[in-house]
Amino acid sequence: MEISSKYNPATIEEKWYQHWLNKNYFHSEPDEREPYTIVIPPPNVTGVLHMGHMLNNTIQDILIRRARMQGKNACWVPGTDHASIATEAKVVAKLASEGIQKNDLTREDFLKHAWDWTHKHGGIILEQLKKLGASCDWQRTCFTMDEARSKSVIKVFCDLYEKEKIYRGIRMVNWDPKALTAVSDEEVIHKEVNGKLYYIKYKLAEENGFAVIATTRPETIFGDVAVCINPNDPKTATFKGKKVIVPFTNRIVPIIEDDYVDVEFGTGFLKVTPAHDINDYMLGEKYKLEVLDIFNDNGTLNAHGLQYEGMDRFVVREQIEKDLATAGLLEKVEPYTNKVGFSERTDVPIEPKLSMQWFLKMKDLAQPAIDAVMNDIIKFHPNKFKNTYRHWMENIKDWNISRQLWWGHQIPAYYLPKGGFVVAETKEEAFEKAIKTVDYPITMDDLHQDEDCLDTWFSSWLWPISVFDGINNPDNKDINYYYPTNDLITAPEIIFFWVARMIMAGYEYRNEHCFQNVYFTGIVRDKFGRKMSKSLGNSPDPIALIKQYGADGVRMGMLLTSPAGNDLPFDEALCEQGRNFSNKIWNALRLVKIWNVDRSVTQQETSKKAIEWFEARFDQALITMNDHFEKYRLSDALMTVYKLVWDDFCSWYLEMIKAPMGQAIDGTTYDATIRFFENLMKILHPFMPFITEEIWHLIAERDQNDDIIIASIPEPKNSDETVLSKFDFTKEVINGIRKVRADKNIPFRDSIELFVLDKSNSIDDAFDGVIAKLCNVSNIQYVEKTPENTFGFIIGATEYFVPITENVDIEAEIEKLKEELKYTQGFLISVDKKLSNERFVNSAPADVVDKERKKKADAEARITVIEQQIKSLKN
RNA sequence: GGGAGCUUAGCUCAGCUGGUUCAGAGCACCUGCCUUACAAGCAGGGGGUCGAUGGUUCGAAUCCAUCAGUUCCCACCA
Repeated sequence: MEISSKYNPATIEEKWYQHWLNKNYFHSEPDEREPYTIVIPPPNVTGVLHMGHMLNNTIQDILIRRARMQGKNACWVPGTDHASIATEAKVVAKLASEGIQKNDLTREDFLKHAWDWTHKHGGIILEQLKKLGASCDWQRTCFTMDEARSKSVIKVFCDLYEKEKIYRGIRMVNWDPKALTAVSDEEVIHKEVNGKLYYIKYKLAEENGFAVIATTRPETIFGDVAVCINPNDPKTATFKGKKVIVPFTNRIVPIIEDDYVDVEFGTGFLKVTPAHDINDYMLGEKYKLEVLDIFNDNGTLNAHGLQYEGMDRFVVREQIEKDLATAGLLEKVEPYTNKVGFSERTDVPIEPKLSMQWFLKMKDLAQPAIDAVMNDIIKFHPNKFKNTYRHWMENIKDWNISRQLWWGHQIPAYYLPKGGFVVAETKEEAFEKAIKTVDYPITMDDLHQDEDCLDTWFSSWLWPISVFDGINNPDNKDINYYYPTNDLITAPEIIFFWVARMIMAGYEYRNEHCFQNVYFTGIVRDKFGRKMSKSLGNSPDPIALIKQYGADGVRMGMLLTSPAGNDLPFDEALCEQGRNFSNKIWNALRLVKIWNVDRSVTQQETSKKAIEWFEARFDQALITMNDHFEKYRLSDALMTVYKLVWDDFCSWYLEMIKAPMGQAIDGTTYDATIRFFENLMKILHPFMPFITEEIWHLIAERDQNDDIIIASIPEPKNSDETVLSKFDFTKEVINGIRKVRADKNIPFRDSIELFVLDKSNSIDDAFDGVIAKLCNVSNIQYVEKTPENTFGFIIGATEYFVPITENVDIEAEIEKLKEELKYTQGFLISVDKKLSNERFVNSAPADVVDKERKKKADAEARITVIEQQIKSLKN
């Protein structure tokens, strides 16, 4: 069969993915094997694949495939997230582009549009994951708003309400005036903005004079209900007990005293606006002040804003500056930088706003979740995130779980006609409860369900349980088998949104950890270190990359520079390296395929040695790789295999056993080579699934069900240290000869002789055949003294000589040797110094001292050899 | 304002509880090669006073302190 000289991924990838699907290899059912479970971080249902997904899912696939090959029952559950606020925003925008306002629609109509949108765009991202090679159990695909998941969410809400962990109340919340909903504290991003600090004069009510307050938000003066001073501030002491007039409103408000006011800041006067600032709100509570809400939900001023009614808060800010100045009430304006909260979703400044919301009490939920992570029942990789986690968990605040949105799980609270409400999983149950609560006649239609829906994370926090239906059906076969899951692969930015809350839900609903390891990936950046973003246009399309470099190439590119928790500076050159590697493997296959195998040929001694060595080397690398996996150092694990394949297998092993031109290879060597090749493909398969499967099938005849995806990954044996160190020495000799060839311009095709001067008789000639073959040496001779007309080098304490035709520059050689001698002598002195230091000999561990003694002996031997060579050159 | 991390070759990073087998890897770079698997390749090679200073120690990239630079997280100072 003719094999092309370049590896062509496209058709091969398509073919094998389909094959794996046909064979149902990705599907898992509980059985007697050990389970290995990962639940996917569900991407937004209408999203498309970006580089972050690419990295994240590559890692998950590697872990899943490896577990599968280790004989575990591997189950990777895929799914998507309804992404309440993001999806609703998209639908609203789409409707707006068609001239439809959300407010003009009923809830039902809007949801119909949203579902249409979801069906149209949903699931694209899962199809894209298939291109990457993701071996998800597609039969288990879940959606956070499908029937079972929705039911789970509602059930949990009711349960937590019954447990009195969920409550409803008016609180100061983070209001997003664009999305028109409250958001949680975690959805607020604080950014530094360059603003102004306005010094505004408030006239005293009963006498002449002013109190000058400093504020960054002059538009909120309409909500002022007091001015506050610090009782210990001499600057403002004369104002105690007085009253001031709020500009424009003519409202008279008191000057109150509280040591909350920082005497160092501004003028010492603080305007108190309980409706629009969390601190002011607390002052308001303390002093029983009125709350004047001056904003509409969309951030414009309401009737309290008088002539500014209907204007946007930022427009008012500019206008009022002018108007205050005109009225002579603006003392000065200073540039000022402060931190302002922005909505994560819409990127508009958050408006602190009092409103009625639902909250979940977190303190009790947090405790077992803190313990689990601090005691390493759940391990974080890298573990530096433990600190971050603990800090947040120990200061956890109640979670605002209600959103003023329609796309999501509607809160199962039903309001009664004359006030009050009941919470129940269905309207029917709610009605049952209602008739028991009220003493007046009601019908089902009198119940009015809460309009709000739940925070998206209120469904995702149940994900590891709900995908196995463990909420609705807590004792089912799946949940009992797959839970707790093994590894979670996610980004650090959602450690609080998601990871922490899943851990809490896990303890609340299963009384157990929800996963054992959390692998935090880094952020994928471009090669200049910038975050990838649509606006910068620096985010490559993963699917296009796959087309260009092959899925295996891209997977490898993603993994090459990404230790856990580190940002990944992505460069297409990495994919290129991945593609080159694919090609290298491909060509190794081509070599093996063109061999003629003749089972009557006797095995060469060099081949025998090569096999012995590679066996040891393979096990050594495998041990290293497994160690990396245990520590979740996947890039290092990949690099270990990469070097094993490229350097050890291709550059050394294959070169050693390669039959000379036109000759056949013996059966023993051939079989061993195929076995090695197979083992290499097995350990590489989790990283590069497609090419390894293809080669698996090209390299040998296979039975119907003999696919690499389900092959057993090799277990390391103890690798033979002796053969490894002998071979390392051999490599040095070969290197030495190659260097001489390069320096002296002796082409490889011209065979050479090699003389060995080994005074100590310490070297092993077992690998001489290898040296001869790889360096095109016709004859290796052991000699007693330096041969004539040769050029030499020293490895250890053995001298090697290659005959050369050109004259040796003896002076230059002597110079080089002298340099070498000087270095070695210096080294010997430092070792001697150590060994003659009694404190070293006494306090250092015995093996360290022994090592030093060995170094001393080696250095001395080497010095002798160098000196002799200098002497002989001089003669 | 509080906390955490990072600073080792041009780039990205390894170097665990101190001991020239720790000064490394991959890529990039330079030189020579189209050697019959592979130029998406082969062979060879040059790069770092391990951020700075001080300390502990027989010995420090490795421990401690201070400083500088940098990144991230948390936070209601108008």
